Amino acid sequence: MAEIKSGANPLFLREEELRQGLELLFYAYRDFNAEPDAILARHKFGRAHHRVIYFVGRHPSITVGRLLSILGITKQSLSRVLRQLIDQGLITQRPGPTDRRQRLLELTSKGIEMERQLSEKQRVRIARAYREAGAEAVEGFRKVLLGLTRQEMPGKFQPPDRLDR
Amino acid sequence: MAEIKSGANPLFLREEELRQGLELLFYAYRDFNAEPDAILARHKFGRAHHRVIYFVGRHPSITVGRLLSILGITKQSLSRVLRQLIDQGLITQRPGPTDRRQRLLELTSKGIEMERQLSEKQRVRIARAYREAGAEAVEGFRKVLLGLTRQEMPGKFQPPDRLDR
DNA sequence: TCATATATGTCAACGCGGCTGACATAGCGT
DNA sequence: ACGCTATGTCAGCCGCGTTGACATATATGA
Repeated sequence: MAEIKSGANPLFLREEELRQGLELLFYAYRDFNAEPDAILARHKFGRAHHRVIYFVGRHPSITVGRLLSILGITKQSLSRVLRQLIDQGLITQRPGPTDRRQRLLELTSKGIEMERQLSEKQRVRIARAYREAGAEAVEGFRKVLLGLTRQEMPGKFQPPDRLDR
Repeated sequence: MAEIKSGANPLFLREEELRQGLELLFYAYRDFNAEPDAILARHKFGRAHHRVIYFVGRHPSITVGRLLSILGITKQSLSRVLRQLIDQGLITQRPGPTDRRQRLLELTSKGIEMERQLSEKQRVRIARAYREAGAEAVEGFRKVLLGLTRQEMPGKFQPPDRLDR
């Protein structure tokens, strides 16, 4: 990386621009999760529970395996929070109709209520940001975020896709 | 929350749009940190180290207190990783010139090198996303992210700002 | 039908990085 | 001289990732 040359150095400007993006993402993500965190804490839950609740709500009848690959964690990690959510009556399991090894996950009404409380804060926040920024900005927001998500060089550094993940 | 009504329900569309934003942010943040995580792991470091290195690099001669408030963690948490970074020779401390209680933090050349390695991956990723999305989209991206960061109702639910944070 | 593969669960142990609480020390400012 | 501030440190707790090993039920193909 070149030294930071004084004055109007286009490389410097570019660097600055990128760093801004970096930080913006950091702060936004942090603040974005602050409110749900507070609610979760009151129920003795954490972010992991939030994510599970969210994705089960979003994809009713999702299988454990599919949920695992969405979350990108190991089954042991998922198991812990899932167990708690089931025990507390927020999520139910039922065997898959065609493949009975599968456990299809659903939110109970209690789970739905929790999901609503949690994501409401975030939806309000996003809605406000969208409204203030305008439709065109929203389009840009989505485009850039999409570009940030992994679509790496296929195969190159891909880990060998462990069985339990 | 109303049932999902079939067909062209504007509420449903809006809801869907917001959820997309939610998820986009989740995936982007996750993938965005994947590469640095791998590098860090090789050095027995974690994300916490990354953040410290990053912000010290970004704000040379930053004080511990300022760093704490940027990171939004407790001094005990910071202390742990900061100690490691100092012991490994990535960061140095020196007393503040006017207020000698302060410890001003700097990256060593080794720290600078590490910072470069870590953020390079992310800069490349952001740069690519920016390039692909176009300048206008970048503007929108920034606008929305800025809107997402905290500027809550002042005083309302503000926690009493503990001393050690 | 039998063997193997798959979907899921569970036990145990470990590591990182948050947290609280308590206490210590050096230096600043009145 | 005193109290406030900046920082450090010790001890313990917890959430939530990880690996490794093993168990069970079911599906599926030779």
